[in-house]
Amino acid sequence: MAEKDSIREQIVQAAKKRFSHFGYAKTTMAEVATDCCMSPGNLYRFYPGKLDIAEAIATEDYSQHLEHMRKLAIAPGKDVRERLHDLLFEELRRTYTKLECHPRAFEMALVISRERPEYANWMLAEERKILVELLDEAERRGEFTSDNKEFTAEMVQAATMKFRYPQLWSKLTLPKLERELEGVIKLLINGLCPHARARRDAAA
Amino acid sequence: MAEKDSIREQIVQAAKKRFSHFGYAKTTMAEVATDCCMSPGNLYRFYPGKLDIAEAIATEDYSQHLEHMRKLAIAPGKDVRERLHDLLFEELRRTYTKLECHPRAFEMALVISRERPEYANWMLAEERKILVELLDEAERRGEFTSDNKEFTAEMVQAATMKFRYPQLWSKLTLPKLERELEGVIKLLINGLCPHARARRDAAA
DNA sequence: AGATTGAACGATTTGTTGATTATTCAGAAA
DNA sequence: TTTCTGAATAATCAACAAATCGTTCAATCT
Repeated sequence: MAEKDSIREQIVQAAKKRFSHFGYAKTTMAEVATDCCMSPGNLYRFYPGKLDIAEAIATEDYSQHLEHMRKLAIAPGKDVRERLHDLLFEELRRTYTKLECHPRAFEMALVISRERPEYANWMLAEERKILVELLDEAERRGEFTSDNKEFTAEMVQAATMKFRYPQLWSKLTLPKLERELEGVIKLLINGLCPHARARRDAAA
Repeated sequence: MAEKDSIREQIVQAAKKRFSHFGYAKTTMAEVATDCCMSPGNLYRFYPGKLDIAEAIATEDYSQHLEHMRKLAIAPGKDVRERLHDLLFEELRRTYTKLECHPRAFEMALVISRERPEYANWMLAEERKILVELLDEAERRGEFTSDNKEFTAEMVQAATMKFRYPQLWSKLTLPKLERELEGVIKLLINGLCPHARARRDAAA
């Protein structure tokens, strides 16, 4: 079984090299197989198909990103709102620069999001776990609270959709996107009418 | 000149019939010209090109929508926050059902947003005018206020991007989209931490 | 003169063919 | 038996030709 896992890893590494050099479409399973000194058919004992190899590569990469995000989420000496800010900005900057400088990564992102829409959902769910942690922390620290944290996290994600795959949705430059994200975060945190809400609370 | 305008309108009507029956791609300029009892070449004295006719159709339609929105925006006997809610929901429902039941409209939306990205910007800008009015009204009524209303309106639009062309961004059903929009609006209005803000204000 | 035409042009699309490629699986090797 | 191979298959893609279509403009009409 450990044997099997190491072969899976070898396949992923070989494919990663090919994909990033020549692109996903221009890489054939036969080539990956040759790189791994095996026949094309044998690849299918380790991965159900070509797309699954691409997914494995994406997952490896995204896991690193998630770890980085988790670090930001527990950064001590920072407001929860600051951490939320850092988290969302990190997400924007990472995907923007990745898709900008690596056309091959862009191609793979397109293919995966087209053929495997569930994958994007998985990513969102993983990130949402971090957001929920953050909301818990905010409650513990008395910064702010919400009745349904899972739902609130979902809404934060919905409101920041535009910044998740920036170049798929708009043609804004990174600075403009950052300016907008800054504004949206401020709005999300403070709301349009904190005064009215405060008054209502005071009246109650 | 009135003559010229009536011919322009005739062209738009003829094209609208063709586009909605057979689709934008499957309609030829020659057909539209024949419907208007003129030669293909003559069309170009009235519109610069095929896409511009499609734009004219879209604009006619969108103007109606804008008027409806303006009515909602000045609905008396309603909170500004209620009106904002109605506005954003109207936007979601209209585009969702339109794109859902009219594949031809979907096709045209795709073509225009691909070939004329500025057009989407124009629509956003028109709608933003209404939002700014609304924010002004909120200030007058003392419901809530913001220092830069144009910017705030932009941020509200950025945060509700996902609900503007629903089926382009996700495959969620209308009920799920409505549930999410409800949540996002609530978040936008109240913010994550109105309490903290209120406390800060009180302390100042 | 200005308005209109329709043939001509280049770009795009369509249809067709042949080659490539992902995937499978019967059988060979271990 | 279990692991692997590589030829067979069906689906997709690339390339080229033909046709179509948006657009232009010199010529024609009013």
